[in-house]
Amino acid sequence: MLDKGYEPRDVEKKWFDFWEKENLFGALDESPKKSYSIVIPPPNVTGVLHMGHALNNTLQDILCRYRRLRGDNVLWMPGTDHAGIATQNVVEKDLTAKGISRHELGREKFIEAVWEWKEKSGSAIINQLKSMGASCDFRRERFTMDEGLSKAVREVFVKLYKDGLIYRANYIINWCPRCNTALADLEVDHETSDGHLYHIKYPFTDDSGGLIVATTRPETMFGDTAVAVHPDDERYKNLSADHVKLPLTDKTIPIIRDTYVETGFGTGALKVTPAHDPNDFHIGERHNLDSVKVIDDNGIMTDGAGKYIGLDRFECRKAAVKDLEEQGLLVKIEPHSHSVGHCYRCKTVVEPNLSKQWFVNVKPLAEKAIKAVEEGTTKIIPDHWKKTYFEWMYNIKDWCISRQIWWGHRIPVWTCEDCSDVIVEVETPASCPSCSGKNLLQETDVLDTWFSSALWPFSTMGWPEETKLLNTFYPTSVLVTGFDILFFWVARMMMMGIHFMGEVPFKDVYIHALVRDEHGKKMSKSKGNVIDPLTVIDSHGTDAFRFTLAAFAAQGRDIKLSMDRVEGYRNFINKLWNAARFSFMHLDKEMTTIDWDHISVVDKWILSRLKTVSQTVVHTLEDYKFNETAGALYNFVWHEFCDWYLEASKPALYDKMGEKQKEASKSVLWRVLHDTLILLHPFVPFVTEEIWHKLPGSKGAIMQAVYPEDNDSLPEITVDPDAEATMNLMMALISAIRNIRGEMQIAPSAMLKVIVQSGDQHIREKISHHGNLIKNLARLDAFDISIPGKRPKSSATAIIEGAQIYVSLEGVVDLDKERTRLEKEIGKVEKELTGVDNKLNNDSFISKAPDQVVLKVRDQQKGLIEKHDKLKINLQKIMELVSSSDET
RNA sequence: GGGCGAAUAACUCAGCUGGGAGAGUGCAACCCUUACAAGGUUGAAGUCACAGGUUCGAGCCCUGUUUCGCCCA
Repeated sequence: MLDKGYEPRDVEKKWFDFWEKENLFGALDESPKKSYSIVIPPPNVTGVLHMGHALNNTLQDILCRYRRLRGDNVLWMPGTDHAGIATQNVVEKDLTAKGISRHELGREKFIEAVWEWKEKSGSAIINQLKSMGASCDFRRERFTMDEGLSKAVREVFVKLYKDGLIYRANYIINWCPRCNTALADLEVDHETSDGHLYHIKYPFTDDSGGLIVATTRPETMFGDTAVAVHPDDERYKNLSADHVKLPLTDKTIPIIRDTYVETGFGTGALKVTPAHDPNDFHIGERHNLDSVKVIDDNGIMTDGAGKYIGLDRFECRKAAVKDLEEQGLLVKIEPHSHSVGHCYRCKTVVEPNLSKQWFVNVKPLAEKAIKAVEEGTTKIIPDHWKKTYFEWMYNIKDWCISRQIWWGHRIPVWTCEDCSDVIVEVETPASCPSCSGKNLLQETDVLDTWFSSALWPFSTMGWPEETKLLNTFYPTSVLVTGFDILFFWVARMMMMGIHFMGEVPFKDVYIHALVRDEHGKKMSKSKGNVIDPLTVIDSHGTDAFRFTLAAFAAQGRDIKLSMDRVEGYRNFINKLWNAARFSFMHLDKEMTTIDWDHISVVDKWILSRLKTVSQTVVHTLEDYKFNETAGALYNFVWHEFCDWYLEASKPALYDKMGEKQKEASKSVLWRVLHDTLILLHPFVPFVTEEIWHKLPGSKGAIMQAVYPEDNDSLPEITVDPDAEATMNLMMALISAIRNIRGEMQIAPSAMLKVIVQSGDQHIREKISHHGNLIKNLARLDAFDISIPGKRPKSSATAIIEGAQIYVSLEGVVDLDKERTRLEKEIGKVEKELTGVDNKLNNDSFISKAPDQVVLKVRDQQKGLIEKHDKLKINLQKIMELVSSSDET
């Protein structure tokens, strides 16, 4: 006998250890079975499990477990990425706490320290995935800094370089003065902030006036090498001056004309700082302007800023503004809200900076990646994300891949100190191929972490070796991820996969929602609204949590997670548990055959419903409609299996219907529980595994079971419309009686007497055949079915399709209540009837609506009129009784 | 500024190619009925954001408006 309530804690660890020990997550390098593969979106090695991971991995796990049950050879490849900047920051912080700086330690020692940190703390997130029940092939776990993956990175770099798709250039890039590295455009978060627009006068060289420029960043003025106006701007068309003095310096700079200038912004005169603004940089290129760097890599003013040297860039802004004001050159300051770039890792304000960096020319790669999605070789689901993908791909800019940090893949480029030759090779060269010199200096920069993540679908499978694994599992079946890394990762994997493997990296990309708090706010530490998945697991169990996530995962909608819902699904797990507990009171052996001759209509009905839900699971899951699958299973288990089937089959199971029917019902119960567990397993792996092992006759782990739809060794179940129709009639009848009981406030313990009348012989036969079912579920001590005739004197009535129900009220209830109840019912019917009548009185509806629709509405009308008339008669009878009882 | 999405019961959300508004939670009433009070039975509750339009018929399609969220610049 199972415990009264389900206790996840006792169960979860046991089964996870068992699965791993038995290697049930293991993929075969080669197999005659169909291949199914997913590569995990590698979490940062510094990461801890958050809601996004929980959702992402639950969905992947559902797919993988489902495909295993369908008999596929499944590879779910786990791993982490080395998160260059983030990890370096974490380790650097540790060191700072000990009073050591990274630079004191030196590059090699520092990298050793990072590896040490990784060995110690880097597996945290993988262990947390295990607590989610993730069935990854953990023996194959990969890390982007692994030897094999690093080799892949070098191969790719060298190949792209030799293909002319990687180049080095002096270019304006985003620089984080805190992390001390370049960032890709994507790694900059733009936030709108309230700043100021400073109007500054740049005097003409002859002091005959000047140009007023408007800027949000006065501290960059020392790097100005021109002032630009629009060539068509009437205000400046007839300027005699061609130079202005640069305030606070002794420089003069030219006035240039460029159509980039927005005449409506500020004064229409733009200070041009090519070294510290991307747009100005391009203007500078067009006009051959000098670029003067006035802010260094730490955000400190350089000697280019004259006396402001050594000031922090924001301090310098204050100082410069003050000085301008004193000199009467500050015309005005306006409040101005504008977008400011921040480092996505540390939130420091990014400094656009001129710098020599490595870039990937992505346009040629993007073209093929666009085509693959256009042609449907890779499908993006839900479909509307395609637009976003295309939008970005069509406007793609070159990708800055070099980072001035230490933790990462060092760029495989060497310079010969003797002959200045540049060597780009996979293997570290021993000497210069041109001059045989031994003095080779390796490039100090490392590559963007996303550069290695872009190779993930094939580098994890052993590329550049031609492995069996690649052969079996590439391209992968689906990528499951959030939209926040659509550009960072998905798009780049597409480009690299196509370029290096000649095939797309995945057939489907399923983009899921973001998990938010119950008010729809993004969870963040600073808001303090973070729900820790481990807390949820701890309080309600992994299965309940997983089921909640799946039930919420409607396509194209964010998930607002509330603990109330998790609690609801925890109750669902408990319900399942207790249904099993009840079943095991009656099941003592495996029952793989069904005695079709002795099963009841209830048995037939539940088998039919089982077949339907099983098909629904297949269809919805294969369309990634996780919420629909979860909903269908929930409804089946709770409202069909538990509410109706188990209740209805009790008499048979408690041996009140004879031995044959008892055995037949037991076999159906066994089968339904058996199949239901399998259907549920991908969603709630732990509880189903636990129950499975207690199910008489079950073999091995449920993980290894055969899916109901594929199991030839069990009798075939089909949808049975007759059984469903009969049960629908029974359920309607029983519900109608229960409704009377409820509304009339008759105690559940009171046994009722009921008479049903029907003019339809089939209905009479059906009802009379299942009298015991009705008596049992509606709690009746007397039940009779007859043709319409004399109605019982004092009774409450209900009308269902094809039959009238009379519940004897003698000694049970007062008639006033019944009168109110009937009046309410009549009101409802009349309202519906008006709607239907209006339609049918409309000529254009009759002539233009499809025949079947008109027919349906006519049927409705007929039914409603019948119901209405009967209710009216019943009401009249009650009124008579009321008045007669008043008299006495 | 450009783009995407959302608005349906008190709350959180489903709702398919247009054809009788649904679920879960919460609420109310009655119940410890031999799996489950983490339960059972029953019930109340919606101007489908607003305004137009198309249609015999609109939560759904079209146009506009409002509010909110997100992405990109």
